[in-house]
Amino acid sequence: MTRDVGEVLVRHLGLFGSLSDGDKDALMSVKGEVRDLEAGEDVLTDGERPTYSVVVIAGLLQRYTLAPDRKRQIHSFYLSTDTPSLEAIHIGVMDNNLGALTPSRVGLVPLPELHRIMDLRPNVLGLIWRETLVQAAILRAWLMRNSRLLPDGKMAHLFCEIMTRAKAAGLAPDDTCDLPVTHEDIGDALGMASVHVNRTLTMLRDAALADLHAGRLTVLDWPRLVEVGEFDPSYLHLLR
Amino acid sequence: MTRDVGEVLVRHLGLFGSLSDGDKDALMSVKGEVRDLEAGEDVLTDGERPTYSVVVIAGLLQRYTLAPDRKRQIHSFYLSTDTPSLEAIHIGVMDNNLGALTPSRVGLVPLPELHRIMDLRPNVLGLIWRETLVQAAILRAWLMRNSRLLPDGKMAHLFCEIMTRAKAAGLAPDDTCDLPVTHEDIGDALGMASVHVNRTLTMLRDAALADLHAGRLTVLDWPRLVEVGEFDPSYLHLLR
DNA sequence: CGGCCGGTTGATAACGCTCAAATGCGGTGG
DNA sequence: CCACCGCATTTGAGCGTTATCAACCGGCCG
Repeated sequence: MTRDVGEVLVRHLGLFGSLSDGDKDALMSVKGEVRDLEAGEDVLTDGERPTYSVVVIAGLLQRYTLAPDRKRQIHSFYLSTDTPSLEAIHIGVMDNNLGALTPSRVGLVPLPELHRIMDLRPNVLGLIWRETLVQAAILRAWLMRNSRLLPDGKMAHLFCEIMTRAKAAGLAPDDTCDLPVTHEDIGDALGMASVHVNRTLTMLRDAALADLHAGRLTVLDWPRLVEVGEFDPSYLHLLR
Repeated sequence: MTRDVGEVLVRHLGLFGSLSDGDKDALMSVKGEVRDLEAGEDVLTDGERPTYSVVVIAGLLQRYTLAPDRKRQIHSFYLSTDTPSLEAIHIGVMDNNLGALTPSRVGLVPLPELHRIMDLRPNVLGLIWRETLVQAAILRAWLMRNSRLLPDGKMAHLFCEIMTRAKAAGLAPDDTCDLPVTHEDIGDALGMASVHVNRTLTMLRDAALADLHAGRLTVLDWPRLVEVGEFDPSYLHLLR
């Protein structure tokens, strides 16, 4: 289990490109405060001026916005070793929120620390930029999914993405991984009512495609799930 | 009317931050080929390795992906002086398409040219980065809109965004601007059937909120349109 | 003048949301 | 150890809305 901020950075950035030993050493030297979050607690909130970036050491984070009527739209889930807000360096004010869905442990990297590495290591700079672009690509996939797919397709696509990312991060050796979310959470990500999340989930379960219960996601039939979700992992730009 | 690649860059980046005279001179020195596109023609396509970035000199561009069943999801519209793909520098392979909706004129900036400026001008580098992040923020707004809003709200929100961006670019001195799109296009952006685009459009027209016909968008009642669309322009991160 | 594309209008059916109520489960306190 | 409480999940019924299908209109261009 990863416990260190630098180690998270090395593992995560390594997913998108290769790091030299020098790059790795530099990243491992990054210092950051470790903080434990309780379920529902935010690290970065709308309107705030961030002074640090966040990396996920353990747990599950969400990025979301709240509409005036308290409706929530989740933009992304972040698993262990994900780096939700590297781009905080270049944005002045947050226009969305980042928080924990379940008790989580995060690392807070001061922005000057990030600047130091990026000035020192052009290759790392490039990878951080690429990581940001991958997040934009994921956003496009979510837009496509929520606008165009039917409920079962939406859910299948989301499960495929999460499982693919979990596997890449080494969190799902065996087609199953932690995903401690409520039906409400899934609904707020996919743009559907929680009741309907339940029914759709039941369908996927009965069809033996995938299952989600007790905070654990299991993919039962990859090929068919991929087909139902029209899932093409290329937008994740993962190496290998 | 803008005719030059460098001038577009100066005008567009200037929307998000301030440029020194040196920055402006450097940007004006950027050389790029000008190309005319016919309606429906693509400049960058899925799977391609881009060698240049695109800026819009005149016309209207769309960024979109095509599902296997030929369903299209439009991710963004780009107006004159927009810079759709500055980030092309750091992405290896396109995972979506960029094309013209109507006859358009674009500038193609070779990536080495962009690198040259970014190495020379740290402030420009920062603005380009910020521009990329603004595009991500817009994507989040589109996700929110298409997932959570009702048809009239979706359309109102889209119109608010386009008008706000057009005004910022100086294209809508007077609550009206060019928007030469079909109902089909709007539908593929908002995730609704073109027939229903028509009905919703009629409602907005009858309610005297906004109108779109003959390729021209007119906002008739800002306050109410903003309210219906739950529009908050802060995600556009515009200066001024 | 004719054809084609985009816009308009109408009718129908299916789908997903809402409301409502019951069941199951985990944690807390007696 | 058991009882209770709150939260999440499950199931049911009804309704509103939007997609689909289809036909017609109107303008632009060849």
